[in-house]
Amino acid sequence: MNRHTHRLSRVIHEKPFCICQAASVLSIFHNDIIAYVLNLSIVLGQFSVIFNLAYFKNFGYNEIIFKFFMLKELPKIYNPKDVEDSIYKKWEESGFFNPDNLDTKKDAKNYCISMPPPNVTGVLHMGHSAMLAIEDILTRHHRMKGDRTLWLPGTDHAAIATQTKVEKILKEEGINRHELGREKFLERVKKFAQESHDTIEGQIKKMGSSCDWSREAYTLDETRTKAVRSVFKMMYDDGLIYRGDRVVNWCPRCHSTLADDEVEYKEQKTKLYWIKYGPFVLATTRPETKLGDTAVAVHPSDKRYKDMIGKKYNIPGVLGDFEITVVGDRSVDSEFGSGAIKVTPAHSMVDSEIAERHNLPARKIINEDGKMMDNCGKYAGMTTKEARKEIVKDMEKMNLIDRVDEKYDNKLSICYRCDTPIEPLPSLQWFIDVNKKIPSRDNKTIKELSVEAVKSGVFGREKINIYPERFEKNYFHWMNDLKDWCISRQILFGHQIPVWYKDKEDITSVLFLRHGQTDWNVKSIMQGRKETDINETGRKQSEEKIDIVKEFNPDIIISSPLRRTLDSAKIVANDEFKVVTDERIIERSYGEIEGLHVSEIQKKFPEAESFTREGGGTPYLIKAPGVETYRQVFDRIEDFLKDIAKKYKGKRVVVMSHTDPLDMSEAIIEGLPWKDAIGSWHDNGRIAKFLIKNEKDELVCGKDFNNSQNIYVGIDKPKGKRWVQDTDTLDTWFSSGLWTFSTLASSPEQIKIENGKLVIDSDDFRNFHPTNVLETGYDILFFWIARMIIMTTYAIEDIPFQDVYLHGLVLDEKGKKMSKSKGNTIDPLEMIEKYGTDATRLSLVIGSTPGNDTKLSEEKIAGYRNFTNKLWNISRFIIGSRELKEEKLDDKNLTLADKWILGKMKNLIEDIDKDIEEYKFSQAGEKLREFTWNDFADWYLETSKFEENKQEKDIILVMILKDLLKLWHPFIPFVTEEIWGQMNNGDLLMIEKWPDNSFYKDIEGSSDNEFEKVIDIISAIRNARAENKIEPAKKVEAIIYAGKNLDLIKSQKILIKSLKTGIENLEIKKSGKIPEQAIKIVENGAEIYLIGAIDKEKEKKRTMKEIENLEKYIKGIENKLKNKVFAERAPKAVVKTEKDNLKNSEEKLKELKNI
RNA sequence: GGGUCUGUAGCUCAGCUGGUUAGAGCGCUACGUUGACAUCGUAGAGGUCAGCAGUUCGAAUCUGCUCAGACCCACCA
Repeated sequence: MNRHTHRLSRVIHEKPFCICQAASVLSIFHNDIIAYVLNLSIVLGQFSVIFNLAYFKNFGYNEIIFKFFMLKELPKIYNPKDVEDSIYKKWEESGFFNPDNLDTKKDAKNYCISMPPPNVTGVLHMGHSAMLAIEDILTRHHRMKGDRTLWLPGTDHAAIATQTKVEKILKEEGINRHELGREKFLERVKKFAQESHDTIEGQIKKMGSSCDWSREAYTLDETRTKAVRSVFKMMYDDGLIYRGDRVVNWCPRCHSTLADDEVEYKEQKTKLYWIKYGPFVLATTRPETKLGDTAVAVHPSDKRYKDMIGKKYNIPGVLGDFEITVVGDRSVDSEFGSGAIKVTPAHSMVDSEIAERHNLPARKIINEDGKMMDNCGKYAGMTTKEARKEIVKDMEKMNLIDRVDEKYDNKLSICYRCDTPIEPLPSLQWFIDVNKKIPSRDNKTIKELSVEAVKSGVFGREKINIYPERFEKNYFHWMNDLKDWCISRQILFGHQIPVWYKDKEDITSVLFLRHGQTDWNVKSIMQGRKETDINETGRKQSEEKIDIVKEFNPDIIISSPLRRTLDSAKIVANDEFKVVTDERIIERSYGEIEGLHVSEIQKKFPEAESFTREGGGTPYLIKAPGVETYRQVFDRIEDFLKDIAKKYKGKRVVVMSHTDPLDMSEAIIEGLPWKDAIGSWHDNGRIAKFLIKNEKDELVCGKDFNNSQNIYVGIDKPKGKRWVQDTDTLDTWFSSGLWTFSTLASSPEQIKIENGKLVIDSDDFRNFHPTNVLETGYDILFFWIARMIIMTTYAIEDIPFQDVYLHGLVLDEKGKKMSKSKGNTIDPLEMIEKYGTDATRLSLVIGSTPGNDTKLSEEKIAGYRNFTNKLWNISRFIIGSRELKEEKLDDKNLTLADKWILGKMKNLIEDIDKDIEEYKFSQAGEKLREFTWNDFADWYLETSKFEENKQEKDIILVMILKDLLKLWHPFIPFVTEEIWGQMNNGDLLMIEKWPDNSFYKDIEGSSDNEFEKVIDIISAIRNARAENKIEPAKKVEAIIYAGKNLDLIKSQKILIKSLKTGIENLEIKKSGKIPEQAIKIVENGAEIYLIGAIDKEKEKKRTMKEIENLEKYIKGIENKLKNKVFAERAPKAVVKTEKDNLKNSEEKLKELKNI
């Protein structure tokens, strides 16, 4: 190519018209060749070729002119929008995000960061951007340093958050999740998660993140699932995971448990009720929980109540008297309120702990919907809020309220996802025991392991460092207070708990269902054995049960022989299951009442007996002429159930029947007298298990699922039929706790359990784990970082990362949290669009310190946009006016300014390296900015316009620019890469080697440089001109009496004259006569006189002020030096510098006064 | 109640283990478009380092207290 270029350029030079004519006549030139010739012609200044080519090839002149400027110069203003996407594409296509493709040395260090996986719930915010910017800086820096560098990206399924989001979307569409059914709903969630993931991935790329997409992970993918299940199994086998019926934080809206730290508190004013409570008066904010009280607790040493401890009292309540025990418990504060508290073990965390200590019974009164349960009489079915209102009303009537504090400060616990008030209630859940000693881990608890990892180090690793260090204290605090971690969630989206249940062999499971509605039902007409058909609604009701039946997977469906039940049974069977009939589950016989409206019964048969439940509702017919009694129904149902328990031993049966028989089956299931079960049937399907005891042949209802089931915990579904997986899912932090190591496996096969320890059998794991640094916001220190340490130290007996770097939160300009509802969000994408990614990154990195919140404003981003443009123009100047050559520098021809900038550069490289290593990104950024703008652009670049050693200047300018681009690259990857490309450097800047400062070190005289003095002198002259209002355009004459700096100043004559000092004639002498009518400046021992155009008054004022300042300063030093103790005790170096300062100042003062 | 942090120029913040005439950016004021850049240049004004006391030859920096603010944890019966 070179040879051709050479020849072509000669032809263009010598015979330009030949080229043009060849082009016109033969038309053989390919467009590419035209462009090439054009380019060459421009460089050679052969404009005739350009214009002729344009003519012959029908290029418009505009296009030619455009091309001309494009080729010769870069655009005046850097436009990030035009280049960022294509640069990212170039990086990505290069493959160098993947460490396997990097040309690293064999003994290169490994460096790895796991990206904190953003939730797949929506879009990127500034917090993510800050995280990505910082991690990208670290990644790019290490990559350029030659490390085998991996930044591993991924996303988090964020169970509750994602499900909540999809529910919201569905709600807007008017769909209910329960209508949709489990499978279809999950499909929707997955679709949403996928879309959301794609959006987020695009946004991560927009930020310029150089992460390795080929290794991307998802907390819910196959490989991560294997890890989750393996660790669950290990923990279960080690007895760390247990299932317990305990009071948990329950969100009635999410219908799920929450971990302790997922509960948030909201300040609110509430009423505090002082209620009369037998012999006590005590305060409560929740009077409705009185229905669940079983005790009163007082402090054991409280004199007022001491004698009452252990006694039982009858307390009057809205549903009649009830009995409580008085217990003494240290948790009670006798100073607060009346010093006595009511204990509701089922609906308060603290109370349940008290109850546990004193073995108190619990009475559950609030259900999973946050509503009062059936045992609450007339309050049943009300929400807690409604019930509170009613109960308070009733208590007032009964004179049970002593007084009410109207505006009591209270903190309401709410769900961190949906702000719904939390309802503590007892529930069967899975927990991780944090205080159990693990024999295979040196008998340590996971708590102890996690504390040790940060305190002193574990498994032969150094301690984990948290930056800023103060968060280590918070960490220990939290870890020491940690309670058992509830890991099961009642939501659909997430890792289903890897536990399978199977009924024991002699168990029969029965699913009870009621037929669909008929018209008679709607009209409240007594409907017994008379054949009627289900209506449209009835059909739908049955169709909704298809999924339930399918999941239950029955061996047979037994239906009452009536048409309405049989039809319903056929619908739910959905052609998949066999349907048979059985006379014993037929509806009650209503005899003469059949076909009557409910209200007509009493009229026609006054002797009829009916029964109404407490709290009201429809009366139930007990006895009437010719009507089958409940007792009779009970008996035939019991007979039926005994029969199928025998006949279908170990099988599953669906029973399709009617209200009254189902009520009786409820009585049998619950072991209640028949009367108590009347009206108890809720038409939502109910599963019961029956066991025939061999010796007595008794029908036993299996309410206790645990004893009736086999349990299996493992990775995969166990072999054999009938195993049903736990429908609960795991807390999302369980899977994210495994993030650092689970992401280093590329397939499920690489994850194994060996000797009670998790093994990741992959090169990535061996190379990159523990990861080097975990970088994230301090707000998830406990949520996530602590859990990663817990899970990793336990599962693989190692630490997840060596360092933790915590950044602050990104707040708005007023210091408020950004939130959509407040409308104060700054959208990163919008800022990128407007100011470019680089500017956005800088605004997040510079001016923020680790662990401290940062205020961000659009102006700040615009400010850094100005900087990227400045860098662009610096480069534009060098590229456009200098020969881009890399040659050896001849030290002999270097000016003072050259050596000065080279010395500065040497220090800069050292500083930046160190700052990044120490996570001082802001400091590094500021130093770079300072050097680039002030030293390099404002001073050095200016000298290059006037100093005459062009050869050396070219070399230095290009060299420094290149190294500067490298230093800047981790911070502002796009603009640096673009400039790098414009300089015709072959490879990507991204993989260039990090600058080596040994070159700069070798330049003699680059340190201890006196150029600063020249800067001072020039600034002083400019200052004097400005102060004296000398117009910039006006030239002045100047004389400098340089004294001992004669040589220095003489050598810098050209700069002193040229750098915006407006000096026409400059005379430099050692000393001389003071000129008339001149401004006098004293700087660095030199006297400078500007002749002509003086405002005497102003000049005098200026001098006086300077003298004044100086005298003050001198006096200060003198006092200090006079002090004997100072001279004695201060280090010699300090004393010496003070003495030097004094001497210099005194000299200057003398000169100033000498006018 | 327990804990952590912050208070430095009008604004946003640097200032590490005590030694600077206390810095930067933005903003402000004045002047300026000579070919890299007005997304720019030159120059300037602006601070009792929250307050008080102590340690020290010397404190923005270390200690104690006070005031103001932020956040985290626990509890609020």
